[in-house]
Amino acid sequence: MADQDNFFERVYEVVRQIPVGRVTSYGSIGKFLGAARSARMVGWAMNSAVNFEDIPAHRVVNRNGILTGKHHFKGTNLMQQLLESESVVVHNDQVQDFDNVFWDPMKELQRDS
DNA sequence: CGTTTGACTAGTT
DNA sequence: AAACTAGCCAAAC
Repeated sequence: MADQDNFFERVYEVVRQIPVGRVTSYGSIGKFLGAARSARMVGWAMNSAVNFEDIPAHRVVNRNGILTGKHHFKGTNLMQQLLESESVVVHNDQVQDFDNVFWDPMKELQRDS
C-alpha cells in the first residue's frame, strides 16, 4: 500500500532503508522522491522524524558529508556518536570517507520498474 | 491567508 | 578561496 501519503513519510521510508554504516544526503533523498530542489524539505521532514525512533536521521547528512543537523539531535554530539557506533568514521562533525559510506537511494534502491 | 523559516544546493561575486 | 545570493517548496506562525 502506498504509505506515501505525505512528503514526510516518503522521506522516512527512504531513511529507514538506509543500511547501517552508510549515509546519504538530503538532495539525494529529495531527488529520489522527485523533489531534488526540495532538499530543505527533507531536512524539515527529519526535524519531525526526530520524534520517530525508527528514523535514523543521523544517517542523513548534507552533500558535504557534514553533520549539519547534529545540533538538532537530543545530544549535541549524539549524531556523531551514533554514526561512529555504526562503523561510520566521523571527525570534526564531518563524515570521513564519505564517498565510501555514501548510500545513494537512486542507485541502491533504484525505482524498480 | 500572507509571511517567515528552514537539518539544502548550486551558482555567482 | 571564502562569502554571498538566489532558487526551491512545504510547514509553521
